[in-house]
Amino acid sequence: MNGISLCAACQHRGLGFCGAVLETPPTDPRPGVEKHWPRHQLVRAGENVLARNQVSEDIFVLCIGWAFRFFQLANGRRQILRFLLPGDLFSAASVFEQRYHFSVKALTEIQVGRFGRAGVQARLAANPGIVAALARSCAAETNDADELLAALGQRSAEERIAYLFLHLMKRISALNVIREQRYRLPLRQQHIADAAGLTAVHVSRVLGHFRDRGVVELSEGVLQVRDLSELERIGSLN
Amino acid sequence: MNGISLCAACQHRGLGFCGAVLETPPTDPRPGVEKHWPRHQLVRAGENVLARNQVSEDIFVLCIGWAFRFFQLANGRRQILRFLLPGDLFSAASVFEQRYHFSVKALTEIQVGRFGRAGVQARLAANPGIVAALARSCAAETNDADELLAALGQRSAEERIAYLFLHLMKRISALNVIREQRYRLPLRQQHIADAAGLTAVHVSRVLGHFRDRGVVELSEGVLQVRDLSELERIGSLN
DNA sequence: CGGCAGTTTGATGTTACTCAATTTAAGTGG
DNA sequence: CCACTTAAATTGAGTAACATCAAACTGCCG
Repeated sequence: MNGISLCAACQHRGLGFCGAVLETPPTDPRPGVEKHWPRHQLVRAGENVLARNQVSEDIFVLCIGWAFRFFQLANGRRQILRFLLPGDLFSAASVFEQRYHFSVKALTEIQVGRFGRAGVQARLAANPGIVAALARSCAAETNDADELLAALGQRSAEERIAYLFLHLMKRISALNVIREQRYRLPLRQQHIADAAGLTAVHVSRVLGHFRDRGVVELSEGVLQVRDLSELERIGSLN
Repeated sequence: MNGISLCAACQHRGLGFCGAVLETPPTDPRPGVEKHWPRHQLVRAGENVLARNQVSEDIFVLCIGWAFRFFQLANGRRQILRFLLPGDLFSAASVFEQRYHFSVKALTEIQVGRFGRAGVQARLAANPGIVAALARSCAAETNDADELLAALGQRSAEERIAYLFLHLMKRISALNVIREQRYRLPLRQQHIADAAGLTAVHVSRVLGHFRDRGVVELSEGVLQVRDLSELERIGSLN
């Protein structure tokens, strides 16, 4: 396996088996999968991967790093629709739709895997694992979007931010082993604002309150949870 | 075809062919589909069809009438996540997930078609039409949810309500032939409030402004559009 | 040292919520 | 046809939450 660093992310979600970005494919791949290696692409933090309404023959999977999908509105504001974590499809619907209805921006430096749509569709029938992965992805997207809708529509600034933290903590925990009460969250306050439908100024104030009350603390990309049950009291949907 | 009234809704979206609720199945069904008739169920306006976290072996399709899926929150408020119109699957993910993550309530009297999940899954591989219908459904759900997220997160009360009207007008138009500038919208102001993340009182005020300014008028279940371009100026996402 | 991006803080403004009263419309039973 | 009831919509007054504007502060990097 020399010359190869595996892409654990793409591997474990069922779409296929990913090789490294910059390395050559393995000389001795496992039989049956050697034709399905995606192309990879490196994107720097802050750059756009995809623009709204863009047509692409590829299905995108985030392998390394964080990104988010969003709408840019005419009034200059933007809504972050979903944070993308390693292993996430940009969207389940993209397996069937060639037009992306959202934009995607890299939050950190990221590595993106690109599968040809035709190839994946061809493998769908024969490979129930892919279908299952897609179904999981679709269900997770819908569920998360619905929860965020409820948060934006019905809940206060504190509650939305607490919800957002809990949501991200849960998704991070599903990837890594949980590291006590510290989570790497590569977000600026502006990102929290754009996801929660608030201004960055107000996010700063709420985070200040959380810090003063010993609930959570976010600084230098690390979320430090001081009182989990309080955070859950504030942020859980019911 | 006597004794039978066809269910046009379920028919044209690709999941299968629906018979009537209360009538007997046809004595001479088209070959190859006779085993796929769903069971039907009549639900009165205001009644719940599904509860959050309910497990069901069935996939639900709305055949006649209006419904909505929603979250009931602990603080007594609710968020309407999506209005369901004739022909809509309750959710695309339900084809694979046996647990429903939302509640569904009938807005009018409705007729619901129920397909056994196992049967639909079995037909998936052989019938690309079903897969295509599912993919369309998934894409529409995701897209609509994302648009609503942007509306709730970034836009004013007027803009959200205008957006909601335009969104529903578009979906209604896709079903029926457009009937000039009048749309049947069986909504109370409370439903608009719950979908737009506002209070019913405030919805009443905004609708009053719309009426005074000659934009739109909603009364007795009919939306009368007086100035479409103004409504679009207010409510379109960009 | 200067510049820049991000955060914090204060003062003020606006939007939408809350509470409460009134009006309207649609039954229902006498 | 007329009380009476009930759900929905409207209106007003007061308030809370969040936005906006502007200034100061922090850490980082060239």
